[in-house]
Amino acid sequence: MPKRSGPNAGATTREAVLEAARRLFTQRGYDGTSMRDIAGEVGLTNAALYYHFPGKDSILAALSRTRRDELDALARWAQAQESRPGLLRETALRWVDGATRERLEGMRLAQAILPALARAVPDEASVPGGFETLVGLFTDADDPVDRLRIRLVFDAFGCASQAAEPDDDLDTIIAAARLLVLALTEPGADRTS
Amino acid sequence: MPKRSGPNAGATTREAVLEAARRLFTQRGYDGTSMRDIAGEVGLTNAALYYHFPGKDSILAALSRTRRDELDALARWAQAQESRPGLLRETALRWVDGATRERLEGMRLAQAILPALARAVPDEASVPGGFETLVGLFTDADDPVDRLRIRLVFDAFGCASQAAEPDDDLDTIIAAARLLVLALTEPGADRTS
DNA sequence: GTCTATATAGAGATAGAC
DNA sequence: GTCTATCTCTATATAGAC
Repeated sequence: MPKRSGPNAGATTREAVLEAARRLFTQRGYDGTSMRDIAGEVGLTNAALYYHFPGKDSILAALSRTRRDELDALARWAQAQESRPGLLRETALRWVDGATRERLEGMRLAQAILPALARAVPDEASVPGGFETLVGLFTDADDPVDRLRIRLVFDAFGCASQAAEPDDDLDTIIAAARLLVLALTEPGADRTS
Repeated sequence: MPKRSGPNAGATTREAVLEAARRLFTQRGYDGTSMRDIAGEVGLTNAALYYHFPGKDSILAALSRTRRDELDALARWAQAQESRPGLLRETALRWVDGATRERLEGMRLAQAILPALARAVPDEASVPGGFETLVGLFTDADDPVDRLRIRLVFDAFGCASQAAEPDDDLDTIIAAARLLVLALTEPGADRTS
């Protein structure tokens, strides 16, 4: 067991690989990052990666699972609430305020590698797919603009992280995402919940 | 001169290549699309592409130039206006309402290939870089949250197009982007212009 | 302008020693 | 668990005929 020192102290090799892959995928894209790049980052050769993962796509799949699970949990929570005015805003703020550095990084990853993700992890692990359930709880199918508004509310953190400058910190992004949620769920506009 | 029929009637070979590349890059990503893929789409072999473009990256560069030019024009327009209340909203709506199918497709392209774009077209042709000038006109450097708010206002069309479902049409996306601009530039929040 | 054929490089992945 | 060595495939790009 190769215990590491530095920022990754206490991490298993597998975790170190995932962390390095996440960072490289975000910067250079999925196809722009080779197995050798990832291996070099954690001080291994590319062959060693195949002991921990069956292939490159399974590294991507492992990375995209976490946030999808969080989204599903949020959807279950919302479903368990009884319908009431302001529930949309409440649910969205729950998502925004619970944002962590990891989720921010996961968000950026998802944006950087969207086509590769669609190719390698067909649908169930994708973020747009994850929002589907939530959106369905708060709007009907017949008003596309309102439907898109709801999608924007839940995607507020993603929009803010995409529009942010590289040196904006997490708190700034959360604050801007809150602004966005509040602005888009003014009592007047919030017709369906 | 190989005049074509069908949807690309009247287009030069060069234009047909660009159109095919844009579509494929958006769907499969930059690295996920080979020169052979593009060539096949327009009924050529990959070698023929090198008569029209010096290399794959120059196809990408040509694709990303158009929208950057539009953004620069908008920035010049805003700069020529005298400062007045509501100018931010006015400028952003100008951008949103002028959206065309082409710009929507360009937006989707930019989102699909962000890392490849950063790699191949260093900075000046990138969209985030294009917003920089505009953002500077409407906010100071010392309030990061307000700065990000302004960025979101100008990125409203991009956010809406990203959050949209694949079958949402242009009008739906424009309408949602307008909602976003209006919500984020309420007279109360619009402190700097 | 477009073709066929090919040079060259790099990718993901596997075999087998240690 | 990790290494070295290598297989195989596919990519971009070029050379030269037509």
